[in-house]
This record gives sequence, structure tokens and C-alpha cells, in this order.
Amino acid sequence: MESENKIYRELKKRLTTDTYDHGQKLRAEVLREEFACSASTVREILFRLASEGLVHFQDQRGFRVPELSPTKLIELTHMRILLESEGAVLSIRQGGVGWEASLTAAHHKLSHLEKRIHAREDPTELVDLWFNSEKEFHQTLISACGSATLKHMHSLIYAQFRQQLMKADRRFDFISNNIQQHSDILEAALAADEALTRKRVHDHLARHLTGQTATLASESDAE
Amino acid sequence: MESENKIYRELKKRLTTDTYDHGQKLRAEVLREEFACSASTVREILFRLASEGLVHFQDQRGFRVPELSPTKLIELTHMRILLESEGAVLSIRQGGVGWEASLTAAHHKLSHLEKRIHAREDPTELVDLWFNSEKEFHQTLISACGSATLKHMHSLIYAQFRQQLMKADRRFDFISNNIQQHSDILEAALAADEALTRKRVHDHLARHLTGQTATLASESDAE
DNA sequence: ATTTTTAAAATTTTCGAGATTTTTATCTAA
DNA sequence: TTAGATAAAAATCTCGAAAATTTTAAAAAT
Repeated sequence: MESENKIYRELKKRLTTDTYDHGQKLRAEVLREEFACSASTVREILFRLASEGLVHFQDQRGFRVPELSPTKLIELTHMRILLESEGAVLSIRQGGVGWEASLTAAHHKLSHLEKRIHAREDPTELVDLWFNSEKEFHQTLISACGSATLKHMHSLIYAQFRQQLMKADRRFDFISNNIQQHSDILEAALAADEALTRKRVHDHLARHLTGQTATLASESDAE
Repeated sequence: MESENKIYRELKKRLTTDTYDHGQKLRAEVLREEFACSASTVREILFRLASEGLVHFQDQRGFRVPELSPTKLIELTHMRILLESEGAVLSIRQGGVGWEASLTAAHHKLSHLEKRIHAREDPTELVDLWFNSEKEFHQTLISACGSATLKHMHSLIYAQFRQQLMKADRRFDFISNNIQQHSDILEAALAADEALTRKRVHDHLARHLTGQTATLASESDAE
């Protein structure tokens, strides 16, 4: 089972980076051979990934990488805004100095990386590092919310979001525009300004909502 | 695979009703025999339920019904408030007459059932019907939100919530207190009053946030 | 009496082959 | 040529048994 977990993590990593094409078939026999395990083991792992939304399963027709879907990306963005706003505000209330310190640290690492990327011609090599750093920043933001359930939901959503975005924008334009936004979020969070934190989390993610008239219900609400 | 789906649904039903005890072991061999299928099939289904949070899996130690956890119930309640408020407000904006009609219908069925239960000495037989009706009402409330992702998240949370609550309150006190609250939610939703709908969804679920109901308190004694 | 060791039983996990279904390729008829 | 039917190939799905691990029971030692 330890090896199964290893295979699971490797496959999850591939599915959320650039390894496979959207819609590509994931043939059990190929994976079985590559990972040197049985067909049932591969099947178990694929089912697990399927119920997390990272793999699409069809009865008698096997497993596929989910198709690219602008609608799905927008829905995932909505969920991220909802969960991260809520998680950030709860963290502000309950986090204390320890949380502020780790958020500052996460932002520092991310900021450093973003500057390195900005200075380069071809940022390709750093993109993977950036994604992990960005994930850590956003996870830290909600880490003191006090709800394992909220954090778990967020991790499910985040993985799918990343799977969609990774292919949707191959030029990684989204990276360089983020430097100021991440700082803004940090600033609002450290100032314990709940409404401003909500707004900045929203503004940060809102660019993925393009082309849709539907707005987030919580946008126009003052809490 | 069609039979697999059947087994999945049956097991899910058992896990969200009164069939199994919390913490009870789910032995593959027993289920295999009962459902007349192979061990791998049972295993697949249990993994699927595990990643939905309805079953607890431990490496080399099989599958168990999750333990009762007041903390978990509170977290699930928080998530329900968050998702249902958001979903209801979006439905108000986008639902139209069709949505209003189906919400009224769902409420009518639920209301009818609640009155029948209220008139009885022992509501045990109707509890299952009530749960399905209550679920339908709340699902209808968010059904026009336009986000399959939000609805899916909600269905995951709702199932876990029900699994926890089913055992936490064996006397079903929570049913009779709900009649007015469901009406209040319907009223606010039909009036398209977003803030009021949010408040009433919150008030409706808020009693699960205390962990102070008689049965919850009495439950937390045994070690 | 309590703890540690050892052995037996029970359970979980892996595996590859056979059965079923889908997909691809070929042939026939309009 | 196109459409439909038929056959061959490839893939998925189910299964029960073997291998690995945990749990239980019994025996030995402190």
C-alpha cells in the first residue's frame, strides 16, 4: 500500500502538471507496466482520482484525463473564492501570531520566486516550483480556519483548478500579474481587515471568471 | 458495472441511515458474500465511499464506519451554511419561475410529511422518508445556482452530515422544530430577499453548531 | 500476576487469467 | 461511394486464489 500511495502521488502530480493531454486515454495496461504492479492496483488508484475529479471514468470505457472546460474553470474559481475568503477570515480571527508568521514566510518564498521568474526570458523551468509555492501560500492563508473539512474541500478544488488552468494558459501570463496581488492579500490579512481580505482574494482570482455574466453571490454582500 | 453501481448505492444508503454502528468494521469478505461479488469489487466500492468521506480506510487494516465526531458535525454544518447560502442566493438570481415552482413543490411534500410525523407517537417509520424529502428540499434550494461543482460539493457534505446526525440524535427531535424554519426559508427565497434567505438558512442549521443538544451531550460520555 | 515470545488464525492486499464488452477492421449490399 | 453487418482485435471488468500483514490465542519468561 505504501507503493500504491507512491503511484497515486505520481499520477496526481502528472495530472496536475503538463504530462498528459486533456481527453487522453489512461490505459490500465500501460500504467500497469510502467509502475510494475497489477491491473487492479492501477484501477483502484484511478477510481480514487476519479472521485476527486482529476480523472474521468466511463463504464466499460476506462479512464481519461478530463476535457478542458472553461465553464468548469469558472465554477472552480467561484468555489476557490468562496472557500478561501471564508478560510482567510476565520484564520484572521483564530490564527494568532503563529499563523501570521507562516503566512509571511510563505509569501516571502513566493515573492522571491516570482521575482526570479519575472527576470527571465523563459520561465518554463520555474513554473512547477511557482505552482507549489502559490499553492502553499493559498493553503497557509486558510490554514488556521479551524476546519479540516474546509481545508480538504479546498484541496480538492485547488487540484482541479490547477489541472484546468495548466492547459488553459500555456504562456503563464497569469504569473507575472500576481506579484502585487499576493502582497495585497498578505497586507490585508496581517491588518486583520476581513472585508478587505475578502475583496482582495476575490480580485486576485476574478480574472479567471472572464466571459461570464454570472457573478458570485457573496460579492455584493457586506458581512 | 451496473451491479457495482447498485451495490454502491445500497452501501451508501446503509452508511447514511441507521444500519451500521459508528466505528464498525466493514469486512470485505462479509460484504462480498452478501452481495455475491468478488473481493475486488467490494474493495473498489469501499475506496470510492472512502474518498467521499463516508467510510474510513486504514492501510492494512481495512474499512470502518467513521467515528461519531461532534467537531466534524460542526464543520459539516459550517460548510452546509456556506454552500447553501451561496447556492440559494445564486438560484434566486438565476432560477426563474421554474425554480420557484419546484422549490414550492419540494416544500409542500416536506411540509406534508412533517405534519404526519408531528401527529404520531412513534415517527420511526417516517424518518427515512423525511430525510429524503429534507434532502430534496435543500438540493432544490440550490439547484438553479448554475454550478455543478457547487452542487457536487454540497452533495458530498450533505451525505457526511447526514451520516453524523443520524446517530447523534436518535430521538429525531430535530424534525419537529423544522417545520416553521423550512417555511421561512421558502418565504424568503420566493420573495427574492437574498440577505434574509442567507440569514434563515443560517438560523435553520445553526442549532447543529452548538453540540449541546441532549443527545449529543449524552453521546459524548462513553469511552 | 504481568510481560514477552511464539505460534495459529483471520484479514487484507496483490496478482494474473478468463469472461465480457467495446473498438477497430473487413466485407457485403444498396 | 456509402451504409450496415460481420468478424477480428483490443480493452475493460470480474473473479478466486496466493502472498503479505495484522490480529488473536497460547506458551514461556520475568
